[in-house]
Amino acid sequence: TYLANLLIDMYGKCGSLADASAVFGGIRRPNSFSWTIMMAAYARNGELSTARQLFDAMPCRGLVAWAAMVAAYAHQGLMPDAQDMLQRMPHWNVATWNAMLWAYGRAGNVDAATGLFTSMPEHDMVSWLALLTAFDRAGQVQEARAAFDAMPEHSAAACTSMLVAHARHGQLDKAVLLFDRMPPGTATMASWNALVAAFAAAGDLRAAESARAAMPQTSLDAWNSIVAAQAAAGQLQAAKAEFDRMPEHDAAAWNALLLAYLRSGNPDGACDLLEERMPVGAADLVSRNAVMACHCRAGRLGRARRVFDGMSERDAVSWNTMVAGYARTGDLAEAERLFRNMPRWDVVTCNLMICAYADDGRPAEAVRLFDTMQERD
RNA sequence: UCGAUACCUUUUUUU
Repeated sequence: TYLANLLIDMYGKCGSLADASAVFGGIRRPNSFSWTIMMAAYARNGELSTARQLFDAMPCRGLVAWAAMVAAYAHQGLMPDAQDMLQRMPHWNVATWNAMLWAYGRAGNVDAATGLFTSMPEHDMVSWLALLTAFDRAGQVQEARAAFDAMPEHSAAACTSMLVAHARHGQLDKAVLLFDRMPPGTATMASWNALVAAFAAAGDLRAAESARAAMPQTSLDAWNSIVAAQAAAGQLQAAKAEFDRMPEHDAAAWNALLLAYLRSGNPDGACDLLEERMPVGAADLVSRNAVMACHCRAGRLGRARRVFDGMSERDAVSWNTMVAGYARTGDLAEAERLFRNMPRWDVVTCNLMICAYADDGRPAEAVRLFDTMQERD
């Protein structure tokens, strides 16, 4: 059972739900770990209702199982459901509070986050980090820094997050200082990656490169951030050269290169890369979505649609991109058709359809959709 | 040291 549990966990974390549940089903006597791991696997992969069914079917539910279910709802932003589970839990612990804290922070609800933080009976390093992140997400760097300074101790994760926050707000000096002040040997790969990305995003490629070279191990992530920074600056040749120096290329690397073509005004190069030169399996959802968006912006709806139709899986961005493409070219009929056939609508979907109706001179439809949206909240 | 909450790289879609 021990080994089977490890296996379920592994499959769950890499998205192979079918394999995970096959292993789970093959266990003679699943223990409480097995149940919770399987449940978390469904939750992680967005199958919330299946997770809930499993939760309800569990022979006995420990604190971790309850906390995991709360976290699952909170992670999806389903705060009412999360609250409801909270009420029904026999006990609470820090992890439960932390899950709620992160959800508030992610939603940009600083007030709820700070309120919860102050009313929590105890805090651990994750709680502090969640608070810092909540401020950062809301664009409040100073408050984030105040939270950082108030922490009882500075974990590597906290330093990394604070570093990123400074860098995002153009405070490269503060970011670098933070890294330099970290006790020797405590910087994780994440910290190093963040440092390299900070230099690269600020345009200091020389510093980025030397930081990357100084890393204890080679990091594709750090390398990707350098390529991406050049791509974002529209430097196609430099990005390509950097890309070619890399020992290996993961999906993020290919996407960074794609971005270089797109940002340097070379959509055809991007398409060619995606459709002809990228190795099979290298392209992921982000790659296809990016190229689709590019076709749409250039008014080539047919080509965009071909990419869309050829996708084995589509996410909200894929659908939204396609709908937006039709709406922009004035083909509202097709946009509407897709809109109705979408598996799920999010805020972006509603916004773009409202705008589309408004632009098309159908304010009544726009208002109706807006009202529907309000009700669903 | 079998399970829940956290940090880094690629972010593409609406305003």
